[in-house]
Amino acid sequence: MDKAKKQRLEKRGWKVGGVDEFLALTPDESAYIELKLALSKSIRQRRQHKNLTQMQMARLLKSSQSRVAKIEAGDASVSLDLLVRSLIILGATRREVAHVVAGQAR
Amino acid sequence: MDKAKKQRLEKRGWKVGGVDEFLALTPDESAYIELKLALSKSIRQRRQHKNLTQMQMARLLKSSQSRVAKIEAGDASVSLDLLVRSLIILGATRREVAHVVAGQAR
DNA sequence: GCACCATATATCAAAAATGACATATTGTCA
DNA sequence: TGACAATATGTCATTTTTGATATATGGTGC
Repeated sequence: MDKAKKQRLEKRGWKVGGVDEFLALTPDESAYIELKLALSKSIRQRRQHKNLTQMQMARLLKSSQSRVAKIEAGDASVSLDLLVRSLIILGATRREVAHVVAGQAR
Repeated sequence: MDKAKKQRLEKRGWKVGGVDEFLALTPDESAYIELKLALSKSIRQRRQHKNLTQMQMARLLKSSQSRVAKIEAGDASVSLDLLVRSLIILGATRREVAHVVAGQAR
């Protein structure tokens, strides 16, 4: 992982580096975070494609605009649960969610 | 949803039926729960295939045997986060996780 | 029967995630 | 410029999820 990427992650609240401060994420941690970021990106795309504001999407999700903003910003405080529920609420089928999870998705 | 299935879900702690007691889950809720159950099932398979006890898997996950049991029992108190992290820790790639998410998986 | 091990279930204090809210920033149109 | 809508960021009390622990249940070999 390069330095710029590390800083981008830390900006979003991710703790990058485990026991040893210099060491990066384990492959498992890394896969997990990248999965979340992929979902996050896909959510913004879907929302915009449906011409919804964050406010409108928040109502569908029974959440708040600020949380939707955090979802789309890839904030570390957002759970996989909320990410996946967001996609589903935006109309994604399990198949489509899977496509995003697989990673070659767009 | 038939009655037996409803009871099985409620046993696991799922709140089945929303505003109206007779009404079942919305399609979104249903998709979300079925996704979790699919992951749960896949986790048990993977763990057994690797000949790990729940205890051993708990150590990999930095969790406890009881939580692993709940993961595999499809308990409602288990998050999607933990389910996906479990699969990853058992060696699943994002592609493989996606296959489970897609639903025609095995 | 009784050890032994794996798994299941219950409970709970601590940690993480949540929605709500306030406020700041950004973009756009006149 | 200024008004406005959308989005971003920060904080926080409440809710949910967590690992840990204890204990119960189930299976297997003796």
